[in-house]
Amino acid sequence: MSRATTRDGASGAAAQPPPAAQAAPAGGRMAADERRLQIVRVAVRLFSERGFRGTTTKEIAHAAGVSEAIIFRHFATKDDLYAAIIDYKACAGTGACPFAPETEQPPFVEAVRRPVEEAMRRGDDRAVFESLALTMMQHHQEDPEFLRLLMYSALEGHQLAQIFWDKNARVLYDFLGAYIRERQRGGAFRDVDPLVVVRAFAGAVTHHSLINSLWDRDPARRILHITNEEAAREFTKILLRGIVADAPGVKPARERKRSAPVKKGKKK
Amino acid sequence: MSRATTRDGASGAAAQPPPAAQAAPAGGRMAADERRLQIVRVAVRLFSERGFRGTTTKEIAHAAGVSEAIIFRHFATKDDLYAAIIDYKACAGTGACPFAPETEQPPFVEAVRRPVEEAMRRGDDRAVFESLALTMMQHHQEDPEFLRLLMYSALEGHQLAQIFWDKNARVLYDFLGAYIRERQRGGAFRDVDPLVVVRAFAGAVTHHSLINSLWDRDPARRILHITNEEAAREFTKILLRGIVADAPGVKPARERKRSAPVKKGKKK
DNA sequence: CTGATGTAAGTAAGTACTTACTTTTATTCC
DNA sequence: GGAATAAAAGTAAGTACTTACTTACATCAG
Repeated sequence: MSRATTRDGASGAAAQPPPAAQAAPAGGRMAADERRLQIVRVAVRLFSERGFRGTTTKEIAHAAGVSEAIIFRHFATKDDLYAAIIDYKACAGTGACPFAPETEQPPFVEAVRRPVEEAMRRGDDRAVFESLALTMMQHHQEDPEFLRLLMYSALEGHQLAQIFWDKNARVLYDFLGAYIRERQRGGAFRDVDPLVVVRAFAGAVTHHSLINSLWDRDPARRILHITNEEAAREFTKILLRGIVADAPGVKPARERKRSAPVKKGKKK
Repeated sequence: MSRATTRDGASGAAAQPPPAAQAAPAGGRMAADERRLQIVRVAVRLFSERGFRGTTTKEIAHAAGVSEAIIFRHFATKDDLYAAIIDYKACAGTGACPFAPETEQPPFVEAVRRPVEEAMRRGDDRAVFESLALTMMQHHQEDPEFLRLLMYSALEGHQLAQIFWDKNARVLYDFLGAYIRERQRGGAFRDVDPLVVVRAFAGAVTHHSLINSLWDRDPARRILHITNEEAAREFTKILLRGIVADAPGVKPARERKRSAPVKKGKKK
């Protein structure tokens, strides 16, 4: 394993030892910024896999293809590294990031925002919710680190959780809630607390992702086989029927008499 | 002699040293079963707070008011202790438990099941979903360890997660899904995949609990101030409107133009 | 040369788990 | 009843290893 000692003494020849087959090719010497960024990326992966407490600096160093001391040259403590991850995940792709090139994907809420705002402008409710759901689920699927990191940090009580929450969730509630409120004012949606609607919808979507990435990982054993597109469509259909205003003159559908007998014996 | 401990000289007198003021009153000597159970309870609390990896056997021992060696007398390894917790949480209250008196609350799905089945028998859809939601949320609120333990075990990849999943989630999907399917056959619900409905509803409810117990803990800062009862009622209202069959002869309510001001006296 | 990038080899404080021993308690035999 | 006894509940003080973090020293680019 590439192990370090490797005696470079073995002739200065470029014969690079295979670089540990890590995600990080790491090869040789790097500029500080590069190395720093690489370490952050590796750490994100490991923290998301095993949590902050569950990941050792040794593992991070090994996965990055450097010695442990390098980690501590770039980050004074393990907590510092975690803090750097916050910055990284919170600002990557926004251009405002001290490191992290723009090729990185934008943070959660920004990724979600664009298609949804476009649909809002058109007043297309179905598209608003469907694209929101779809973008969220795709994001979760493509970047499973995100959900795991989020859950770990919440459980471990790291402030990362709070920052994520304020930067992502609150923003979502604000701007989707505002849209719903507006549609209510326009008479399109019935009178429900918009925040309850957001919670119900975002809950269904997020929970779906969470289940697929944490519990029901094996697609073969999955309770619910469904593509992201189908899920987005169905969740949206249910929600929209659930919140559109009743057509004038038509009574609300609830409280119907149960014509259909529900036989009690049934399964068990 | 290591006797170290001192106090032998103190004659048989009961002069108990203050018992370390732990959550566990623990006081003095216990029968093996008692002690075992107490350790499990303490460990559940600590594991749910800091995860399996994040909790040391020393901490568990200290919190239980005994020395570390006692832990290892009752459980060969830390993993064994985790396994005991599985049994404990999976069977407490069912009577089938090797330890754990019946005073313990029943596991998740059993707690949820009773009121819901009763409502199913009456064919009262609203009560089915509302009591399901309410029971789930109350369970989450009263036993916050449950959710945390569940999340930690899923993230840490412990088999506890799989067992929980099979014993609770799958059962819920089966029996609520069956109910929905039956109501569809009776013409009460429209044609949606029942499992999608379960996921949407359970997702909204679970996510709500998860947020309240992990992120939005401070009620003052909470995005959504709402009692469990209100949440259950609102989620149910949205879902039911979303899945009831259209009244014959009435066109589906979706795709409406927004004209009607929504004021029709809201039901409630 | 100089300063940044790198490393091997520490250290002190944990970590899960053991060992060797003491104290309590329930049972037995008188 | 009450001593004798065996089993079980308890402990202090280890062991072997890992952890986050350091130190002293080498190497390379500009």
